[in-house]
Amino acid sequence: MTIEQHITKLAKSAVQALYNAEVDEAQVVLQKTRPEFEGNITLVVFSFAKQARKAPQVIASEIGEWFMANGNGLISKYNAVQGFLNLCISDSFWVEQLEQIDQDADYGRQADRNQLMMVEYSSPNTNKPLHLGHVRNNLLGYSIAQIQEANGWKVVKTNIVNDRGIHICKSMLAWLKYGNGETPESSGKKGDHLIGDYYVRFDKEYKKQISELMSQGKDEESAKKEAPLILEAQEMLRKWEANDPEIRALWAKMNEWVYAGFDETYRRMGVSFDKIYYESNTYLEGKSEVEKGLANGQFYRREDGSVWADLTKDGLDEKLLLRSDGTSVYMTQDIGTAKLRFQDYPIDKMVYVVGNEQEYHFKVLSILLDRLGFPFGKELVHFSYGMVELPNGKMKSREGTVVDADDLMDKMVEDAKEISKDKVNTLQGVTEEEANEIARKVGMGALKYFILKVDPRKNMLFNPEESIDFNGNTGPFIQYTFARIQSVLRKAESSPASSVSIKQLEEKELTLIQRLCEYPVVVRTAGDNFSPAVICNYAYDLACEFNSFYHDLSILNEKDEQKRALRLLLAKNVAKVLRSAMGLLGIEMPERM
RNA sequence: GGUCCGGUAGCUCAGCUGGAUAGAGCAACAGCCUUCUAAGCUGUGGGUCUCGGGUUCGAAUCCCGACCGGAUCACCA
Repeated sequence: MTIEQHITKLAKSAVQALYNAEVDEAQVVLQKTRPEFEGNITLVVFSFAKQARKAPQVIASEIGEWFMANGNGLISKYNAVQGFLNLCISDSFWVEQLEQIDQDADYGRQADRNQLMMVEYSSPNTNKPLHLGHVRNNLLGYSIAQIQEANGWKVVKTNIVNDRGIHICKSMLAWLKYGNGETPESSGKKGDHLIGDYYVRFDKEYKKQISELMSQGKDEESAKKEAPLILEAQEMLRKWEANDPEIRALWAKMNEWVYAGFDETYRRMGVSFDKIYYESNTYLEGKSEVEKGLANGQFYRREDGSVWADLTKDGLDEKLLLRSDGTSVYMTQDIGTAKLRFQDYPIDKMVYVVGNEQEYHFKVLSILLDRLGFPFGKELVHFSYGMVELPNGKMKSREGTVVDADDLMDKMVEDAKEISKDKVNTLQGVTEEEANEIARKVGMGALKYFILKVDPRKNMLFNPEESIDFNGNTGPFIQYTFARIQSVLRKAESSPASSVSIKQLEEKELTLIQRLCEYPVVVRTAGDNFSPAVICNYAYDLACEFNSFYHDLSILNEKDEQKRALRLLLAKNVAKVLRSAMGLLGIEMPERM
C-alpha cells in the first residue's frame, strides 16, 4: 500500500470517528507539504468542513490528534495551519519503502493487463529525408510505446511507409529529367537526401512553368493544373497504378535508396518497429473496401467517376475517397492499412502518432471505418502532437527551410564531444572509442530530452541559431547525475546492503525516498496522458534533489556505517529509477561522463 | 466564416482532475572545487499567470465573453 492509500484510509476513519460522517475518497485531498512547513504529506481538510460543522483549523487539529492516537506510529508529528494538516511520516516507514524499492527490479512497471496496443508512428513519405518535425514524431512515438509497455500493455510499434503517390512520382520524374543517372554511390549522398534533392528540383521547375504560363495570361489556378510537369507526374502515377514495368522498376530502385537512408537515421535515433506496412501493399485493400462501401450504399459516385462519402450528418463535409481517374488518396490507403492491421493482430487499442494538422483526417477516418463495419473505428486514438516551429514560422521541405534530422544529430554529438574535452579528469583512461560512445549518448540525450520535455500537445520552438543546452534542465544534467552515482558505486567496492537500521533520516534523504516512492504513479500518469513530458519533469526533480543531497552529505566518507549503508542504497536506487525513467524516453545513460 | 488548440518572468518551458506566498532552466549578477565527477551546488534581481465577467471558503487551474497567435475545413499527404 502506498503512503497516500494509508492516509486516505486513516482520514476516512478519523472523520467517521470524530464527526460521525461518511466521506468518499475524492474528498480526501492529499498533497506534498510545501517546503516552508514541517511535514511530508498534507491533508487538506476544507472539504470536510460542511459535514464536520467546524472551522477548518479545528478540524485539522482534531484529525491530527486522532492520527497520533490511532495511526499505529505511521505519523510521528503533525501541525495544523488553517485547513492544512501537515503530517510527518515516521522515518522507519520511509526506510522500509526504500528497502522495498530496492527489492523490485522492475520498480515502476505496472502489472500486465494482457491487452494489445498498436502504436503507429514515423510514417514517412519516401520523397525526402527526415527533418526535425519527424524527429519529434519518432521520439514521441517510441517513448509512448515504452511508456505504455511499462503500464502493462503489450505494444506493437508500427510504421506505415507512404511509398507511393504523387509525391514520389515528382521526385522520380525530376530524377529522370535532370538526374543523369545519379545514384547514392556516384554522388556520395545518402539515398533519402538524394531523392529529396530531386523533390525540391521538381518544385523549382514546376514553379518556373507556372509563372511562365501565368505570364502568358493564365490565372494561377489553371496554370498549376496545366503545367506540363504536373501532368507528367500525374500520368506517371496512373502508369504506376497500372503496373507499368518500367515505372515500377524505377520506383523500386529509388525507394530502396530512401529506405537505406531512413534505416540509418532510425538507427541513430534509436527507434525501431515491430511491423512495417507499405502503402503500396495496402492501398488496393483500401480501394476494395471503398468499392464495398459503394456497393452497399455507404458512399456514392459522381458523374466524373470520383467516389465520395457524405459526412454532413456527422457535422463534417463530403470527403473524396477515389479520384475521377480511379487513383486512390491518403484516406483510401489508411482504410486499407487499418483493415490489414486488425487482420494481423488482436488489437485492443490503435494509436496513431500524427501531427495535430491531421486532426480532421482522423476524425473522418474514425467515422469511415465505423461505417464500413469495423468495430475498432470509433475507438481509434489520434495522439495529436504540436508542430515544431522555427523563429520565422513553420518548416517547409519544398522551400528548404527545414532542420535536417541527420545534420542535427551530427551537430549534437559534435557539441557533446567538444564539451567533454574539458573533462580530462573524469574521462582520463577512457579510450577514444568509449569517448565517442559517451558523446553519442550525451548528444542524443540532450536532443531527445529537449524535444520530449515539452507537453506533446503544444507547438514548440526550435531556434537553429541557439545550440541546445547541456546545462540546467537537460538530458545531460540527468545523465551526469547518473554517472556521478555510478562513480560512487564503483568506489564503494562492495555492493550496498539491502537492509539498514536507521533511527533518524536527514531531511534530504527523506525527500529523496519520498520522490522515489512517486515513480509508479508518475509512470501511470504519463501513460494515461500519453505524455513523456511527465517523465521528464519527474526525472529532473529527482536528479535535482539527488545533486543537492550529494552536495550536502557525504556517502563514502560517512563514518557511521548504517548511515553510509543507507546513503549507498539510496544512491543505487536513485540511479535505478533515473535509468528506468530515461529508458522510457529512449535516452541511454553513460556510466561516466 | 465554422471547428479545434494555445496565450504563465527578457527567452524556452513546468504547474491546469481548484488549495498555503505561481516554479525551473537559459540569460544577468554574487559566492562555492587540496575531501565521493563544478555538465554540479548556493544566493540576488526578474510576474497585472492576455483582458473582462462568473462559480467558491479558495481560481494560473473550472464556466462564459472578448483580444492575440496557430492548425484545419483539397481530385495534397
